[in-house]
Amino acid sequence: MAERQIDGQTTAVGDEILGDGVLVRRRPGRPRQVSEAQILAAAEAVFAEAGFRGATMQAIADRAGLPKANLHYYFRNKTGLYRALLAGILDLWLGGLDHIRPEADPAQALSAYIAVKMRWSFDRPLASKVFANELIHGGRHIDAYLNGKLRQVVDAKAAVIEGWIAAGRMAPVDPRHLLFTLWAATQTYADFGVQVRAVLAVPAVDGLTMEHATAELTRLVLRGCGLEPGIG
Amino acid sequence: MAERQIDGQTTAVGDEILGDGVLVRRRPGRPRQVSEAQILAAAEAVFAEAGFRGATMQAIADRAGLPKANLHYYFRNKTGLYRALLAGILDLWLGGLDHIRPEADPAQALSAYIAVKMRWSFDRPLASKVFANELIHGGRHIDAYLNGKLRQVVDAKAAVIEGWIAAGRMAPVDPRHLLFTLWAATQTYADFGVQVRAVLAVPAVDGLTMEHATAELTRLVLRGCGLEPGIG
DNA sequence: GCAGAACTTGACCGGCCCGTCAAAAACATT
DNA sequence: AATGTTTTTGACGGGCCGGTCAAGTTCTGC
Repeated sequence: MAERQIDGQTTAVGDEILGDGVLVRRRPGRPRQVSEAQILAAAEAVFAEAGFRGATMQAIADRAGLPKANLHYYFRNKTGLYRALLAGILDLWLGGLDHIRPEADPAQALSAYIAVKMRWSFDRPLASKVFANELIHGGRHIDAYLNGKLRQVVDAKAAVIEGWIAAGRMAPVDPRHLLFTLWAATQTYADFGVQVRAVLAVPAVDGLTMEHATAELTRLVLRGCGLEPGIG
Repeated sequence: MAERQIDGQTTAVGDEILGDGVLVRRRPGRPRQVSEAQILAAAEAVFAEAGFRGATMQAIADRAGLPKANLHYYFRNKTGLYRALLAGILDLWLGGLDHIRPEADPAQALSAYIAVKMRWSFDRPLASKVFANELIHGGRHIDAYLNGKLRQVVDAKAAVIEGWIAAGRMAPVDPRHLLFTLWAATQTYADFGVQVRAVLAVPAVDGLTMEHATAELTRLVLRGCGLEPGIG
């Protein structure tokens, strides 16, 4: 009998509890990985469409093509599944800021960052929506991330931008508010996609439109940072 | 017996049904107005915090200081209450675009619009969140607005901006994408307030911070539109 | 002050949803 | 093949939530 009972959940040998409903099973075998990926993909779609409370385990199970009870084998409960999903999204989200390095060219760095973020909005709109939804409702599940890693990374990148400004390589702007604007302007194409499609009167935003949007935003921001000629 | 039964809902003389759960009672007397305002204010807070499905009629009732059954006297059902709330928010939301007129000065018009939107984010963050939440989850309840009034107004305002550009009064930018950026950048201070507070490491965003944010965004956008000197 | 309308309210119900459980199936190891 | 472990699965229960109802109370016009 190698089973243990932790908080009423049957855990396998080597499993680990990461806290508050996040259960990650170790020693991944083939079926385990398949199921977890299936479940997380389904969860992303359902949480994005319906929000945390609106998402039902049954809907996620149906979408994943699994019986509901199976979800509770891999994830302690709905909160655990949700947090596991969020964790993956947060990793994704911080990526891209690497482009902002002291030795980089400001214009190229900002362009690259905008491009990455726009691509993310285009390729993973559901993930973006899950994250946005979490923030809107208070970010209770990602408090540690917001006041920990995120703040640290932003502090570091803000220092880099301030260095560029001090060196006269770009116009003086508050780096943090610049980032707020970049985040908002790029994510809006994912989170508020319906509004974008309605205004543009298109049934779906295609790749071409996305490139146009990226180019427009890049130009606006670069010029706003004094990195391109004025009226042209 | 002046009562009628419509879809099982007791309606008073002169009441009107606006469609799908939106019930508006006519001939408002004193207590009616008070209760409706109370309920809508409470609903705004609860829907903003918990999302549509996460909000419960009981929570709204508690917050309004009324018994739950009373809510169903003024609003047919949860959807009706939600839609009535949204309707008020949409009116609010389109206001401010009036600043964008052909004869106006582009720099002043854009500045004024940004200021209005920022003030709205600051004064009515809950309303902003309700709207954002609705968009994220597909905007099913405001489809008519998105593909109707919103698109029409944006078309008109886009034409104005294109007029400015044609007259060489500002740099060439796609007016619709400019609006997307403005909307996103201003609303982010309401919708993603937790993230802003975490990054800035402040417990709450005060008026001074808000003015700073407004100034920063205004400068970025004006310069981005070629309406201010480059590096300076 | 009276009659009818408007409003309030506690109690209740059916349905849905999270999470559990125990039995069965699949798998691994020897 | 045998034995112990991991994974799958249908059925179930307890709780919550939206919505109803009917009895009561307050308001309004005369």
